[in-house]
Parts: sequence; C-alpha cells; structure tokens
Amino acid sequence: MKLQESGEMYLETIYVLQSKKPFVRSIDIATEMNFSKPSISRAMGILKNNGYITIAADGKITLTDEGTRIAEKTYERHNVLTAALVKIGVDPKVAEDDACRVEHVISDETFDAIKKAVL
Amino acid sequence: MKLQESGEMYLETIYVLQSKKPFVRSIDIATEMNFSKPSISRAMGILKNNGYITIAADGKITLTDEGTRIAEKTYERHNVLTAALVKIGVDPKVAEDDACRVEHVISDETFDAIKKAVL
DNA sequence: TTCAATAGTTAGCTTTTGCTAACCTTGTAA
DNA sequence: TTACAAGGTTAGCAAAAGCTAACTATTGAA
Repeated sequence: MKLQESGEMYLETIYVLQSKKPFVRSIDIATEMNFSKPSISRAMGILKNNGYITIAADGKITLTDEGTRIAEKTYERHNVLTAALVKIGVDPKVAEDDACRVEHVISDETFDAIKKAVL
Repeated sequence: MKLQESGEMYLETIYVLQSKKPFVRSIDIATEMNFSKPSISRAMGILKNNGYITIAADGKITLTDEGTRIAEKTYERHNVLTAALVKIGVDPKVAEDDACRVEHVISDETFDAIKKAVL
C-alpha cells in the first residue's frame, strides 16, 4: 500500500519531534500538528500496520527503517524547497508553507533539478 | 465556497478545450481527463452552482467571467511552471506532470517569484 | 418505425482524512 | 480512598472526489 501525502507529513513530524524530545507519543504529534487525538490515533494505527512505525506498550512511537527513510526524504525536500524559495525572494514563512505542500507532489527528477539549479 | 484543486483542473480543462473545439460538452471533458461521465456530471453541477460555468439546454458548457479568470490563472501557472522546470533540466513530460500538481498548491507570492527567477 | 448509439443523470459505493462525543486506564494529589 | 487529569481508543459523522450500474432522452440509420 503506497503512503499518502498525509502519511508523509506524520512521518516527517515524528522525525522532527524525535530530534527535539527524548521520546514521541501520539499526544505530542497531535499538539504539534494541531489535530485531534483520535485523528492521530487512527493515523498511527495505519502507519504501524504498514510498517512505518512501532508503538511500544507505553505509547512511545519510533520510526522503522522504512519510516525513517521516508521521513528523511520528506524532510530534506522540505528544507531544500524552503531554502530555494527563500533564495529567489519568497518570504520565509510563505516559503515554508508552500514547500510543505509541494514536497509531497513532485517527482525525484524535479526535486533533484531544483536542488541543483537553485542551491 | 472556495474552489478545490479538482475544480481548478476542470476549469483549466474546459478552457483548453474551448480553444480547440467549437464547443465543450461534459463528454469532451470526460474523454480529455479520463474520468467517468457521472464524475464529470457531478463536478459540472458544482461548478455551475458556484457560478464558474453555465450549461446551455443542449449541454454546451461555457466558462463565466469568474471561471475564465481562474482557468486563465491556473493555465498560466501550468505553462510557467512547466517551462521553468524544463529550463532547469527536467524532462518535458515529467515537468508537465509535476507542474500540474504544483500549480494548485503554491501561493501567488511563490508563483511570482518563480516566474521572475527562472524565466 | 424501430432500434441502437450517444449524452447525460441518478443512486449509491469507496477511500481518505479530518472531526466530536464518549469511553477506558493509569497515576498522582488531596 | 477518592477523584481528577492525561493519554489513548472506539464509534460514528462529514466532505471531497473518484467509481459502477442502471436509467432517461435524443437522434440517426436500416
């Protein structure tokens, strides 16, 4: 089953939270993303069933190798796209918002070309 | 009611078809977009109810001023983004596909910056 | 005239992804 | 001990946007 755009966002968020906190729980993701607890609960179930995360008995969430791979890829896209847009004069806040939407929809080829061309 | 991404695609398709044929019917849009007739039928109902198109008694579809405005804007984004990607070395077919997804999700500010920077 | 093709609609299914309401557990403070 | 807060889950709603099956209406050919 191929990961949806929302799935990439969840993995990216977990990845970023992991670097800022000693552990990540559903509630942390809910707070960060401004989503309800049940929304996160279901999403985590799907990510777990598809092998992108593990959930310990105490609720601590960890990315699997595959989850990490996708999170890193998405996060790199986020950073590179944001930087590229800022570089051509877009306001950083706007750049970040737009990058966040673009990061999920472009091909590897296009991303690589942007990375080379603008940075 | 704010237009969805799919709505922009329909308007853009109608706009392009208008320039290639004497008139546009639902079936033409269905053929062009590879969607089923009922999907188009419902979508056209929504676009009509929201004032983006008119549908004549014989089924001929016309963009309203507002519909034309959005279609032109989307079509310009499509062309500019595609050209920009091709210019930085993306394969034209891939560029077109990616542009088609990006065109709906970026802000005016980002689009203007890309237009200035790359063209 | 009858029949078939074409265009469109209606009804209803599906998936994704958000939501609220309401529930269960567990741990801590009074 | 009681009681509440925190974290999580279950059940079910909603909207968007695709689909198929099956229907209607019109038109043109045999």
